[in-house]
Amino acid sequence: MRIAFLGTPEFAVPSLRMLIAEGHELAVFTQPDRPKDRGHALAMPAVKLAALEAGIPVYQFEKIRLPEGVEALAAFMPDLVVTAAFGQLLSAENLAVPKYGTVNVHGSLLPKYRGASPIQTAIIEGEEETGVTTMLTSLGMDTGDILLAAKTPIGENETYGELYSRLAELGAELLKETIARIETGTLEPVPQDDALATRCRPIKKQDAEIDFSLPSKRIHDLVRGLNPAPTAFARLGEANIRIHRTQLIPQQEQLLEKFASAAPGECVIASPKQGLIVRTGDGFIGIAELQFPGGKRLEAKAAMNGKKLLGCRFEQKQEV
RNA sequence: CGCGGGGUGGAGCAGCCGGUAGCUCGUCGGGCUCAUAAUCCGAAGGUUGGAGGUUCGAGUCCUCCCCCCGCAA
Repeated sequence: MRIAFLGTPEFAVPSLRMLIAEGHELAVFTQPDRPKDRGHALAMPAVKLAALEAGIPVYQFEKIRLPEGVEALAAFMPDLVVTAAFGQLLSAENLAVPKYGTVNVHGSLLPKYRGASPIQTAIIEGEEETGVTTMLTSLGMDTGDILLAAKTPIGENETYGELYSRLAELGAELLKETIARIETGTLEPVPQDDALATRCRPIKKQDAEIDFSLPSKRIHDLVRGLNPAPTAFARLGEANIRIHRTQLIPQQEQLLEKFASAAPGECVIASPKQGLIVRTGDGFIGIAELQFPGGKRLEAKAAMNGKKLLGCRFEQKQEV
């Protein structure tokens, strides 16, 4: 098939690679190169790198829904358009181009977690299961009819980054099956049940601040849902301490007895041998990996060699 | 040339107004112990990111370079 692939970050790469391996005739549309990190170097989207590697033509538009983009898409005369974490809205003109329609690969079990951050949000919300869904793209935000879905459990300590990779792979497999069944005409699009739909918004900086007055589990879910990026943090005086990994503590009886009066956010244990343990709303949580301003990420035990945090208390989160 | 922080024994840090480097952990040896992640005694280990400069003398001041980190995007 002639397939136009619209995608941008790593999440879309396994799907693109799959399409390449399947021998489809491809054109890639992705976001423009953007200035990244310090300095001013332009960085190519992951999908562009993968496409160039395979010698596939790449088109980059600020907005593919504008006439220039629509024209370029139409000029390729695709049978099918596939989108995966593209990051741009499509117009009715875009959707009218391919005869088999436009298929999107989404990182959640729709209709749950429509929107920009389905993978992070599923973890942060404490979900024990998630998955990927392929759907027909419509003009709404992830509201199109569902084609296929694949479920997967979320590990207790699984991070956003880990789940992201797994879902990207799972998405590629599901897309493969989806396309095969489109070709054979054995798919029946099922409308989403809007009553069950939930929406997730892009993660904002304030979402990443830890509120130690919450239960330990909620904090743990937030931290792993934001790892490796944008990373949860807590304020200690003027400094923002980034918290990369936390650890739930099974037996808390002794701690409770000893530090019952500690306030949420207080470091009740902070030593090179025992690591860092902080009081939370319903108990205690271990900080396994953290990062001070200007420094690299560190195992908490290593960090405790030079910093004396015992008795220090993380600031109360300021509600905005 | 977007803004800022930092590079000191294996790790994390200290070192004020310049006088050849200190702490915690780890490592190694030994003690205690049924045993130990616990504890005690002792030891090894650093051309202080690199190159110049100022100085009687620089980790500490100046210049340039390299690398790391955060913000912004």
